[in-house]
Amino acid sequence: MSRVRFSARAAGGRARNRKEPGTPENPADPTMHRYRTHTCGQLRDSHAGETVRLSGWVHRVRDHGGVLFIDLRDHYGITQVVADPDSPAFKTAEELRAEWCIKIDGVVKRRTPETINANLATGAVEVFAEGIEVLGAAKELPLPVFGEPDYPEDTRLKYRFLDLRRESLHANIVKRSQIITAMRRGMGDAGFTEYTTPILTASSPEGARDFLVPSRIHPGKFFALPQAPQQYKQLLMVAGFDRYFQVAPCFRDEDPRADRLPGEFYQLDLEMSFVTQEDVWATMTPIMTSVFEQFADGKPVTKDWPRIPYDTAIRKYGSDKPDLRNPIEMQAVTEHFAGSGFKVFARMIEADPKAEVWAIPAKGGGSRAFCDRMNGWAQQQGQPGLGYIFWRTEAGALEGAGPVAKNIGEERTDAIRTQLGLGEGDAVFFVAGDPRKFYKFAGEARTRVGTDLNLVDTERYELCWIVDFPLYEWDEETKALDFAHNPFSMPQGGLEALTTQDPLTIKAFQYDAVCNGFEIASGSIRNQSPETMVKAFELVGLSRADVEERFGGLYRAFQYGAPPHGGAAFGIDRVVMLLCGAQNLREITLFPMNQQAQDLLMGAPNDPTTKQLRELHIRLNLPN
RNA sequence: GGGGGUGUAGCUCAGUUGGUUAGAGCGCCGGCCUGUCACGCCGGAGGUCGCGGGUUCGAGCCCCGUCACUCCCGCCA
Repeated sequence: MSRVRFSARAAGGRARNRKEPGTPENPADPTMHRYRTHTCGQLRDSHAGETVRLSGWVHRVRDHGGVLFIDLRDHYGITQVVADPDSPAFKTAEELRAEWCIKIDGVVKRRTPETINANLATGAVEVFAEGIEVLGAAKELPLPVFGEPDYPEDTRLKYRFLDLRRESLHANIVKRSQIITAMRRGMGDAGFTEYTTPILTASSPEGARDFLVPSRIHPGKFFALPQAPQQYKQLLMVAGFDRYFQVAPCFRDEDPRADRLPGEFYQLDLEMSFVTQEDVWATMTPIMTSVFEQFADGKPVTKDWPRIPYDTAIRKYGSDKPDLRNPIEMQAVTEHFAGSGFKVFARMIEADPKAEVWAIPAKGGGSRAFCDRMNGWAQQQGQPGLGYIFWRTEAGALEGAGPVAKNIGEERTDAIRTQLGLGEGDAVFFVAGDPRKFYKFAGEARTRVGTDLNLVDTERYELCWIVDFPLYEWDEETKALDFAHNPFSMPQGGLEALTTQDPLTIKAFQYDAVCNGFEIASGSIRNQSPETMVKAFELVGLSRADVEERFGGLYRAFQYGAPPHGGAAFGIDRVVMLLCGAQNLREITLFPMNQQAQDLLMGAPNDPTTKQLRELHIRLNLPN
């Protein structure tokens, strides 16, 4: 088994000959450190002949009756320990069980050529045990470490300390720390300074649900944990700090997803003064590209991130977080269906000027079996179906096949084929209606086609900026205008746009960073003009007084010489997840909560004492 | 708040049309074994089939309810 997670450098020199005053010394060699002279990842054949002391966990025991092998593991690696029947340590060695914490004294010996284990960094040597001390015995394991077989999530969380001993999770956590270090270094090199902002703060009315913390000194009042340091970082800009960043804990009381932790997560939060959005992109693109390259294990990383307007992303990819590893780009083919014999689409186009037909080209998908499978999938998704054409050679001539081709005729079929650059063995799928209603489904179909046809190169990191987000969106439920993304964003066109333009057509200086289909950052140039801010909020039905009340600190700050500023926040957990190749945020988080937002190891949340409640002037009103 | 999936030994899973004593692999315990590194061989323990109710002569299997875990929708400026 390979134990390559820790570099030789990390293991080097850490524990060598370090004495710990006040602890019992080894009587045989009083200069020896109480617990270890080397780590378990350190010994090489150059150490042969040395008497060493190792401490670690019993990874695995192989008992041959006569000779007995112990794989001893610590943070740095694994070393094979040999116990011979004539060794004074043999009797203890026979008692050892998996995951006991032990200390062994022994002599390093070179392995004979045929017993060298090339999979182990220390595989050229083994340590012949002369003494074994049990430092911490272990009960029968609820969760094996060796071999890391699949185990239920709740067991893994309850015994997280064992789970974290497992190689892959242990390595992910180390990598996470290294990635954050690289981020800090990148930000520091670019002239940013890290400032910490309060954890106990005021509830902000927009956005996600807040976590509340009752105030003892002010009965009936509550702090909120910050959903992000958004207002603080803007205040820092007003305060003249210019380039701020922070590895910032963020708290949102929302239901989790595989790519969204419950409760708390981390952002690489940053803000800059006197910048345009071009400056933010120009600053952050090389920093993040470098972070990705450092941990991508040689996989290609986009250097020059394309900037894709939001509207274009929706039309081409059906998503504002497109996976650009998927080469499929959709196109509108409405004209080819207008007045055609395919009545379902033709009537739709006639009846509704907003109706369009989008085409999802599927290179290599030109078989009836594949097209039918996609159609079946669409119906499973609650769609009426998925129209398609596929091209084959029939009697020496290229022919568009399928019911759609039959209905629209040869000429239109060929016009579609030409527009999309398709040929024999290819297919195309059609989605029709009001794009605002079907674009998400079209995007899912694009993903599905790309995945099923193996068009997606998974061995790369494709990064881009999605820019020009709309400032407002129409909320169907409340039948009212709402901020699409971030109420602090500057509208493109400023105050004038707000007073003259149809609000739904106004873009914001608002952008996301996207990697492989995941939104990894969001940012904007902020609206730092008090009058523009008031106008922007008026359009969603909030008065000047509302703004003063809800964003009092920020609104006040903007009255006193606020600099133009903007920034972004990168989702650290998601970046780490991508770079670790993990499918779930729990695989890159030390002590995550489960889907019900419970910490099964610590038993949080739990009941307060009556004394605590009394001090806080809180009486519980529990649901039935 | 809603929907899907899963739930049988510590774990991963099999279990036929509803029919005898619910099985396998891994792990655990015991024994044997002097070169293994996923060691090997022999033996053993271990089950409220998530829980409750119903249908039936008979339920792991069918029905109803419920709980747990997980994925998704809502939510996530």
